[in-house]
Amino acid sequence: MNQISLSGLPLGAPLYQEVKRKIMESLRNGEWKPGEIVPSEKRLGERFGVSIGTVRKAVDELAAENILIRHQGRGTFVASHTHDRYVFGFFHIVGQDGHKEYPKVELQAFASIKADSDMAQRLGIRAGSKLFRLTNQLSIAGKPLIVDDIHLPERNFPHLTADVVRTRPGTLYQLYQDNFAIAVLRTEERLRACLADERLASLLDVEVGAPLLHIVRLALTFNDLAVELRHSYVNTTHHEYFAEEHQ
Amino acid sequence: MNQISLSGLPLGAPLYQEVKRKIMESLRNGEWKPGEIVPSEKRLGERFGVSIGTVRKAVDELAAENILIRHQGRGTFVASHTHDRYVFGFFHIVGQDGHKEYPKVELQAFASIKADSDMAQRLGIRAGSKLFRLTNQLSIAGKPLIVDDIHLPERNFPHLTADVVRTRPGTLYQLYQDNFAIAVLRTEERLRACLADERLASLLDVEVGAPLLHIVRLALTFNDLAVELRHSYVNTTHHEYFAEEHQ
DNA sequence: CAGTGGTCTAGACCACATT
DNA sequence: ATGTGGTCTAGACCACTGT
Repeated sequence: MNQISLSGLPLGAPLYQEVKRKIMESLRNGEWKPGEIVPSEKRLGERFGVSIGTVRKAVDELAAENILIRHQGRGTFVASHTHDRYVFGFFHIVGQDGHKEYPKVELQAFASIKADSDMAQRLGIRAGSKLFRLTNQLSIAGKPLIVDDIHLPERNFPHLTADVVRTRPGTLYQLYQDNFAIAVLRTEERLRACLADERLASLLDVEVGAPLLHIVRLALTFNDLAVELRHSYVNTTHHEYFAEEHQ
Repeated sequence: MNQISLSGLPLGAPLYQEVKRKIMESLRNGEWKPGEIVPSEKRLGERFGVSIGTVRKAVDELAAENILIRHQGRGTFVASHTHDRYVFGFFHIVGQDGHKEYPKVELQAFASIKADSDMAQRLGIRAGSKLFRLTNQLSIAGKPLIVDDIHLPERNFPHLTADVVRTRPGTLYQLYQDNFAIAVLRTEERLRACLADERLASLLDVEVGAPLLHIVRLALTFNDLAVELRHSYVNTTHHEYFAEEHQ
C-alpha cells in the first residue's frame, strides 16, 4: 500500500505533479479566473522554485485536459466556457452528414423538487435534498430534436430562477461559470435506447413508442464533484451521437 | 496557404513531428511488429540524428495515441491487440453498476456480399466491391446482449473463412493483426436508437419493436484507412454505453 | 550490475503577438 | 523591442527491470 500525502499525491511524487496540483488549487481558489491569463512559465517557475521545463510538463497536462489554453506569443489562459467551446467539446449530436449545428434552446419547465435515491447517488448528495429541475426543448430548423431534463443541487445555485435561465446570454455552462463560479471540467455520459412516452412524444413531435436515444450525463468540476445531472432524449431519425476512440 | 512537403507535414515542421512520422513509417512497414520492443530512446536519437529529448516528445505522442507503450526499466513496445486491451479501449458497454464484462461471442453467419453505396462510401471503396459479412451474437450469462454485423473488404482479408473466424484464439482485432498484419489504431462510432426487427428480436430474445441502441463503428488503421465497418445492436435494458469527455 | 524509461535542470534559439 | 510559448539540446540523476 502506497502512502498518500495530505495533498492526495503519493509521497515522492514527481515535482511536476506537485506543481500541477498547486496550479489547480489556485484555479479552484479563483486566483486566476476563466478567460484570464496566468503568469508566464518563467514566473511560475520562480514562484514554485522549479525550472521552466518542469512548469511546462505540468502545464502540458493541464492543457491536454482543456483546463488551461496556450497561445504562442500571448500567454497561457484559464479555459472559459463559450458557446463554441461547448459545441466543440460537450455537444455530441451531429447531422447525418457529420455536420454539427447547435439547436435553439427553449425552457419548458422550471421547478424545485427533492432528489430521489438515484439522483442523490449520482450527484453525491443526500436523498431528499432540494434540486432545481429544468426542462429544455432543443430545436433545429424549427423541429424539436432533443429534450433535456436538468437537475442541479439548489445549495450550489442559490437564487436561481427561471428568468435567470431564460435570459442568460450563452450556454448553461457559461451561466454556472459566470454566476456561480462553477467550472465544468469533464462529463461522463451513459447511453441507452428507450421509447417515447406521452410527454416526450409531445415535446419531440414523434409518436408515442418512437425510439429515442437516452443520454444520462454527469457534469463534474474540481475534485470530481458533481455539478449537474442531465437526462437527454434525442430523436435520432436525422441525427446521431458521435464518439471517437483513439484506441 | 501553407506549403506541404512530400511527407504530408508542413515545411519547417518541428523535428519531433518528423521523427514521429519516421517511427510510424517503420511501424507500417513492419520493421517493428506488434508486441515487439522498439530501439531505446538513445538508439532512436542516434538513428535519426536528434537528441533524446526530441525522441521523447515523438514517443510521448505515439504513447498518448496508444500506438506505442512504455514500460519503465524495460523499454518501449509496439502496442498489440489483446483481449484485455480490446475490452479496455474499444468495448464501451457496461453493466448498470458500471462493471465491464466481456460477452461470449458466437458466429451466426458468414457470407460474401457486394458493398452497397453506403457501405462503400464509409469504407472508402467502390460500390459493388466484394465484402465479407459476419454476424456475431454476444451473450452474457447465457443471455444475448449484442448483435454485430461486421463488414470487411475481401481484398484486405484474403482467404478468410468462417472456420478461421470461429477458431481464432482472441478478439477479431487480434485476428486482423496476426493473420493479416492490419493494426486497428482508432475507431469512430455513431449511435442512434432503433426498434428491433424480426431478425434482431430473435437474435436478442426481445419483442419485435423493442428499443435497441444501434452503433455504427468504423475501424481505422494507418493513414486513416478504413479496415472494418460494424453495425452493433445492443439491448440496453440492463447495460449501457459509457463515454467520458475530458472537456 | 547494466540498461531502460522518467524526471529535472539550464540554456539557446525560434515563431509569434503585442506594444 | 519585448515578452510569450514552442522547440531542441545536453547532461545529471532517479526508479525500475532483468541478468
